[in-house]
Amino acid sequence: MFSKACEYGIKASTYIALQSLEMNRVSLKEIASEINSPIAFTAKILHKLAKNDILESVKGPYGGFQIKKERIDSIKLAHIVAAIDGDDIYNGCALGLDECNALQPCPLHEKFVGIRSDLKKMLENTSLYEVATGLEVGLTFLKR
Amino acid sequence: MFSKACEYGIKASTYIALQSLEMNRVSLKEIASEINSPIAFTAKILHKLAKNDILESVKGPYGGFQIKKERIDSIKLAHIVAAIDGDDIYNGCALGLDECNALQPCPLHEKFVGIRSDLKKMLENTSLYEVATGLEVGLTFLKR
DNA sequence: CTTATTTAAGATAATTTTGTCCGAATAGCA
DNA sequence: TGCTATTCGGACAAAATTATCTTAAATAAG
Ligand code: SF4
Ligand code: SF4
Repeated sequence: MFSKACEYGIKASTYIALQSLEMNRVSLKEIASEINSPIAFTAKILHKLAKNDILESVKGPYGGFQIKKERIDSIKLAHIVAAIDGDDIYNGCALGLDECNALQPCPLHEKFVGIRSDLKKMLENTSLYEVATGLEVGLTFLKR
Repeated sequence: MFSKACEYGIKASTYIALQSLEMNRVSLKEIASEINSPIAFTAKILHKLAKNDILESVKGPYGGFQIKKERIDSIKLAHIVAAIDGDDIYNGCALGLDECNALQPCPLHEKFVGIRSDLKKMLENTSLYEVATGLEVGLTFLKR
């Protein structure tokens, strides 16, 4: 459904949010180990998210990544996905056709558009806060 | 959403079905040109579909691909997708986690499972006949 | 100011997906 | 039989994605 990069992005953001709620800044190393992802690859993804104003990075000793507490609820999964995978999900059609004539859609159009818009809505309505706090019970799931 | 191979597979099957309804057997060349796909790559995909009993291939002069008229309605998109992409869509979770504890699902589980099962249902309920005949008006869409 | 620590950035490598090429096998036809 | 059109099947190549390595830049602390 999403690219590997995007999955890491979501998991990492979730972990950072969880720690930021307790005022902990976390290092790249810690994040990668916590979500079981390749360190350097994760670095690029976090960098991208930082450039997209989704999280903040701090260099130097005691540096790392964090998210402003008050923003955790306004950051939606859709923002993360868009920053990493772009808007491919929203645009292309299921069959990968280049463009589409809305006046004479193929027989699948209605159905696909419905499902895709459900997904979109879900991503837009689900905040990082929701995901992070929703799993405080079984935190280990981020490792899988 | 689907792999490129899968997209070609759906488009090709649709075209073959459309022609088979009129008792025309179509060649690889014709198919590839009709759906705008790389010839050799398309060959592999069609071959795979043939091995999965989704379509029939005939070698030699006047050979090509076809689908038994009476089967066109019982072949569902799900069959094609499964033959090419396997069952990845149905198994993995949105976050790409290896396994999942249904007893203590992450906060996204309900939502994702719902959307995914909608997609699954749609693929299982949509037959090649439906797709092929549904677009007889604007056939050129397969080129895009 | 120096050093240790940590992210930034770019080059490089491995893997997967997508795409190409070519000889072999098959079938129709003269 | 021999010729030709076509799929089959495997080896090969290119492109995209994922992952690693190396060096630079920033910054906190002594
Ligand atoms: S009309 Fe059909 S081909 Fe076009 S965007 Fe919709 S589903 Fe895709
Ligand atoms: S519980 Fe969460 S992590 Fe597990 S399969 Fe469901 S969505 Fe994925």
